[in-house]
Amino acid sequence: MVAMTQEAPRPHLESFKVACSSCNLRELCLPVGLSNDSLDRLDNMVATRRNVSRGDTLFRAGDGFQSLFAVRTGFFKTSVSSEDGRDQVTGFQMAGELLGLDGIGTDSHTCDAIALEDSQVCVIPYSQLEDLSREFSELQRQFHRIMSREIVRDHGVMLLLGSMRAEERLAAFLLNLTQRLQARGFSASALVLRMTREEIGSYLGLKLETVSRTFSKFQDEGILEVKQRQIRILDQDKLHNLVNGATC
Amino acid sequence: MVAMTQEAPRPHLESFKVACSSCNLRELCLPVGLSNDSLDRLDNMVATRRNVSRGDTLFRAGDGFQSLFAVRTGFFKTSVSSEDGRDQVTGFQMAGELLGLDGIGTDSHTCDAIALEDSQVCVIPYSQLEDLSREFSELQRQFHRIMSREIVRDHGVMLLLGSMRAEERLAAFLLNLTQRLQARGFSASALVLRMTREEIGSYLGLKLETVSRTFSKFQDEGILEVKQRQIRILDQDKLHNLVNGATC
DNA sequence: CGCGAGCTTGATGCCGATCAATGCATGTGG
DNA sequence: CCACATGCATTGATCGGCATCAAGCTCGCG
Repeated sequence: MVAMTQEAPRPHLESFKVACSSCNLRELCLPVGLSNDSLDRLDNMVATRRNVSRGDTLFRAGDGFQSLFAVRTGFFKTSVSSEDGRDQVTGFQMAGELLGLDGIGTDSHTCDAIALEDSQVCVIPYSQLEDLSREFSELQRQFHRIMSREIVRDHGVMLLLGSMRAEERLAAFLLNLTQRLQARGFSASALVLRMTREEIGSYLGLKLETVSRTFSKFQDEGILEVKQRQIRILDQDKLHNLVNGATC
Repeated sequence: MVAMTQEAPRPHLESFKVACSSCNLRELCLPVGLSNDSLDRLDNMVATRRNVSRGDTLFRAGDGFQSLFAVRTGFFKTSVSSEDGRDQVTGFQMAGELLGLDGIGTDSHTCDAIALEDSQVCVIPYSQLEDLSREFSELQRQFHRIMSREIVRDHGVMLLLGSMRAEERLAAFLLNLTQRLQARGFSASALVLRMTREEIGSYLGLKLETVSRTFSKFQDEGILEVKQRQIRILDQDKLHNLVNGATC
């Protein structure tokens, strides 16, 4: 796949149906490693898609849980909030990533999922997924992997929030984003942020002003070129050094 | 079950075998909600136990993943570390809680699990758990619930690390601990910490001095009685107010 | 008894929060 | 098409919470 910069959001029609087996995300999404047989069954299960406009919520904390959602196109954030109103962005999800795993434990969602651009998700009815993954061990295994990796990802965020300084947090965030974009065929050095400074700050445990200042600092140091939400990475090594050899 | 304060750690013999079906943790652990039939099969699967002395590691980041572990007695911490040596405690696990879920995603563990007191764990061979949970949907469901709840718990920690101040973090930590101890029949107001100030600090994203100062502050304010690791909660309401109505 | 790990407490400094003003891009209605 | 509103981003000045550095203290244990 040729590297390209991110496209502008496009509206998607419900009727424009794409089977998992022919979806260009099948190597990133739930179908990874499935045989043709189980892939066919998955195709039948994932029968409906849902369009979510920019700013709309896919689900909200407290909503009943029935389905998982796989991002087909677009971009989401998830956030939890405390009783006194503070909220924390817990993740950003792009094409091929799963939303809704939080709902399994209590049969109701515990976070909000909001589209940051016009998006389309595949609806995966959870009870059917349970049934199917009892039948196909590959599917079971892949599903467990996805949940486990989500736990590992969360641990990484905890490390970031618990022990990194502002510059390191932002560097780690940018590297993580570009890595995931690259896996989807986008450029490793140019990206368009789909979220505000405030949302980045919430995710990283920083205030929006600090995020903005840190972007400016990175620009002054020749690490980035920052034009609003257009980011170009000029010196990836320096970014890496910030995250790791942070003692220097 | 009568409320009691926590007992001192005791050594456990490998041979002292307890079946899941007659384990006093079955209402907190993997067997929750299982029928007799599947419970019997689980008993066969969880054939071995393992003693882990205080300070020893149950598994380490990078170790190959084969089994999950259920804490039978004792107390553990898990921690991840970044390449430059900083590490972050990601959780504390007590009786009935599962360890090792992080290993499923990549077939190797991504964190260290260390016993904070002499402990015993039940070894749950993962491939057998997969097989069995394809057979028994209740087991499958319970396992998925446990993973999902771990994700939700992690989100809660992210909220704590991202947006709470030191006092709120420590209050939330204490309330969470007592709640879990209470579910195991211990007192809701008296507890013995099994971890150092430094480990608490690592978990909460604070330095040990800050943890210590905050304990002292709570004591001055009549919220706690603190004698080294012996904690008595004198005013639970004030603790709750710290976590929630944090604006005051 | 004396050692050492862990805990407490104090003095000081820094990073990021807060408050505030301005700039910039997009969109809308007159 | 301009004037204005609005949402988001940038930048500066100041403040405060927690980290850092440093010194004793406590308690369990060889």
